[in-house]
Amino acid sequence: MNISDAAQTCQLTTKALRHYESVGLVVPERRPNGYREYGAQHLKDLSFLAHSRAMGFSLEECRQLLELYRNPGRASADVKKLAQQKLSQLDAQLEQLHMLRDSLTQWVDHCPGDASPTCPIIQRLSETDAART
Amino acid sequence: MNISDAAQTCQLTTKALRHYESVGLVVPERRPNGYREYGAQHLKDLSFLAHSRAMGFSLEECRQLLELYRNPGRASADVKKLAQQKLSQLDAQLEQLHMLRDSLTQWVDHCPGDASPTCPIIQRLSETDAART
DNA sequence: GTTGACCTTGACGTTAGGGCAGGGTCAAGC
DNA sequence: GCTTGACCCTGCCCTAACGTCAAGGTCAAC
Repeated sequence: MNISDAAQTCQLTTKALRHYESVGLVVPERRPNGYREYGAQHLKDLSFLAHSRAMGFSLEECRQLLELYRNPGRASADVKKLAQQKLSQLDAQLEQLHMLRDSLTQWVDHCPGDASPTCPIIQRLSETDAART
Repeated sequence: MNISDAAQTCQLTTKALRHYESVGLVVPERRPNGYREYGAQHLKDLSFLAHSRAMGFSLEECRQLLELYRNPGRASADVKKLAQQKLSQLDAQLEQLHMLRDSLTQWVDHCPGDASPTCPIIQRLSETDAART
């Protein structure tokens, strides 16, 4: 299967597929004319990759997941560990973003939003690091 | 004030300050020897920038905020608009991350985490796009 | 044989700087 | 006057995960 068909099948772009090959994640065969040839297993791997990416895993994390996926002798504990790591990252990121959102929401609520230049948002941003909400 | 002192004062790095100059955000004077000279206004601008960055605004967004900050004739409505845009982005991002976290949490909860290769996480990731939780 | 769709590689752009190399400047101590 | 160490300068390559051209080769159809 050619690259563009493979890409379409797996909901990815040709550029992504070439990128995955360049970093050694999914390396297709080559036909005599130099064209990439994606087989059934490549398509499965690529779908797995696409799903993993969609779940927020980085390519390096995907590499580890893919290894486990390919290895029938894997231990589910290893998979779980990776997923829990990702979960911790997500939680940390969520906490950070929640704080930002809460602050920003307050600031927006207190901003008149009219033609006057007085604005608590600008004031907060320009305050020298004292107690800032 | 020299670049490293300015950086320390504003909780930034010298590299960041040079970067901000290169993109025209905060451009210091130069002394005869070529050294950058940061004055009081530059320090205020840089602090404002640091705070804005910490609130999640991109450099381009910071550029707009900085313009408003510098302009005494600004309308608070303009500031509010930028903040609300950021808020929308944050909310969208939070929603996305929440969904990821919820799915991942479920998957992790159902993974035995032992030595067996059977793992719902791997299964979900390898499923062909049918109903996936 | 020509056209148009597809394929190839390669280089550059994105964000917001980090890190390093090579070299100039300055103030202090000898 | 000279050296030393801390500071400064510019410029280049690096990050993640591709997107976007650009120049050129391949293929199937007409």
